[in-house]
Amino acid sequence: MAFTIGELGKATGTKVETIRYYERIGLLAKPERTSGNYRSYGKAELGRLSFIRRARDLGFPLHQVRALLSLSDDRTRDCATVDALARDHLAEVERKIVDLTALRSELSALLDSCEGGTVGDCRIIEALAPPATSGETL
Amino acid sequence: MAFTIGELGKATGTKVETIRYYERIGLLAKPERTSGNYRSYGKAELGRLSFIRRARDLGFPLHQVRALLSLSDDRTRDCATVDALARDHLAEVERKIVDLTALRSELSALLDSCEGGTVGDCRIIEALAPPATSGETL
DNA sequence: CTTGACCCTGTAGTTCCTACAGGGTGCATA
DNA sequence: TATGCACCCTGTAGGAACTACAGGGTCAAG
Repeated sequence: MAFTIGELGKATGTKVETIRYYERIGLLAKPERTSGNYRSYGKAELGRLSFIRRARDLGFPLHQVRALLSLSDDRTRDCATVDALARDHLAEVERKIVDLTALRSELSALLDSCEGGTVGDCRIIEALAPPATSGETL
Repeated sequence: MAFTIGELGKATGTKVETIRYYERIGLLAKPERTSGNYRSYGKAELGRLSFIRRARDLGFPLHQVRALLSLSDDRTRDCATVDALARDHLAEVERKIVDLTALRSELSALLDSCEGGTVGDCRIIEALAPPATSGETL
């Protein structure tokens, strides 16, 4: 029910130093301490750190992670504020899903051609290719 | 048909300094120069830089971006090498799609509850919550 | 009671940009 | 022709987000 920093790190795939860093910058609250001055964490911190790490893995910078966390931290916000914040992030999430889906297609196609024994043309760059500035004929 | 570094930056949403940085670390080849010593780029560089930026936005570190680019750069690789590399990245891409989809659901739910006029409980942390270590009962 | 795995605080290094400083290019326009 | 102004050049230094020690304390096992 209570973990050490090392256990929390293992459970979330985070280096111990990184957890202390997040505490230092205020992304994680200062945890309880044991009699021997060891940090002691519960399941709430496990969830929060897990969220942070996965959001980071998805390319969100820490200031955006902080904003996302504030959606659940700050129960005093009014609807309009929450709405605007969530809407922006939703748009970004959807954009990323589109890009990842294109990348997945291209990696799949590459694997399929490999299965046939030949390397085949790699169009992986085209998968995430030029910005969708409508109307260009490059 | 040929762009300056500033145009390339605008087209890909990249700062000029970042493009020069990518050149310095060998992620982009040294481009042609004009008579006035300006860098001159073509559409190949536009595609490549676009790919790099979007892969970065999706959370891939530069060494992985380099590996992905090598799939299309290195025409001498054998199938087994390409296969292993592509397979690893495909797994990671799929994992990210799962996470982003969960995050999208949670943000949508939050927006829906807002639309109803109430802030509603935010389960955004749960969306990307603890690692899927099967069998835990926290 | 000591040994090894873990924890503590600090600080310095790495990655990936980002922002000047100090100077040159190139095109419009007065 | 000159004189802006926006853009380019090569540095180098700063910032964000970690990551890796150094030097020392804690604790369960043997």
